[in-house]
Amino acid sequence: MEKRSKRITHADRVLKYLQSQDRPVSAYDILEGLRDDGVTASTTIYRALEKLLDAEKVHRIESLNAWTVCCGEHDGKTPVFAICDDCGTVTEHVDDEFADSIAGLSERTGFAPKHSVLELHGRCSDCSTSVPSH
Amino acid sequence: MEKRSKRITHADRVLKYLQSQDRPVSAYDILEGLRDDGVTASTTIYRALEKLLDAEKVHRIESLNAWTVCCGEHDGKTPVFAICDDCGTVTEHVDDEFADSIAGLSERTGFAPKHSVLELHGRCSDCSTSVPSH
DNA sequence: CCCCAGAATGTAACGTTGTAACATTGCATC
DNA sequence: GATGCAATGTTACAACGTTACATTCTGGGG
Repeated sequence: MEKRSKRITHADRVLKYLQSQDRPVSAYDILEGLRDDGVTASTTIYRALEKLLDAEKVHRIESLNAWTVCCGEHDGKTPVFAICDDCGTVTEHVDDEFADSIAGLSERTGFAPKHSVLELHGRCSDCSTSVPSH
Repeated sequence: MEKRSKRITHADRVLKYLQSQDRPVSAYDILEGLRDDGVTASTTIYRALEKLLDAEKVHRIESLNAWTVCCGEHDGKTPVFAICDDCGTVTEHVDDEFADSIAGLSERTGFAPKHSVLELHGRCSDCSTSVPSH
């Protein structure tokens, strides 16, 4: 019962577009995808993405300069992304072990983490079981 | 006894410059720093950085678009970077817990990791104990 | 000594990603 | 309908990285 009867914003359109993609896409890809909706400037996309980031509805994949939808809820826990360099798919995990690792390193070093970037590059199980790499 | 009496390359100069900095710097910062050595184009810097990356002498910090020297040896283990958003310093850790976390997630999901990006943003102990943030 | 191959470098242009600054429009509320 | 704020439009620019192609340097082998 939140967000009653607001008009459709570009943030809505960007989110919808991201949901329609099966992998992270660049801001300029989104821009191309929303041309038909009258969006013409990258500024518009970045503004929308910033709002969606604040609302925790999307993530930015730092090592890809790309954006993807959030899998859902992960209260406080840092998501881990497994990025297949073969097929391009990215899966999001909420992983207690990684959370413990962050906490452990923080305790031992006195570093106070606020936001972490955890991105694993490699091959997904589908690609591993099929053709050998290259 | 390796690398006998080769001439000095730009890779050497870039590495030396990175070692002289106390935090990660952008490729274009390096370019500015090497103007006096006759370096004028970003291409040169990126070529040098690629060689240094292959030789595992530098790291790229994905979430900063910046580069830093490697702390030394970490055979196979993925480094973890703790990035202070206040003072800008970055410390590199070779952490068994994180290595286990990666292995654990790999086992559970079938994902085969090859290279991981582990970057923690927050406040270092120095900044935490001094002035409160903002 | 000359020639050759490969590495290193120079140069210019271009592509991608992200931000700044400022004007305008739509909508709710008083 | 005046006012205020969020959303949007527009333009230009800054920052980061790559491509393509020409040139120079250096260490062998004939």
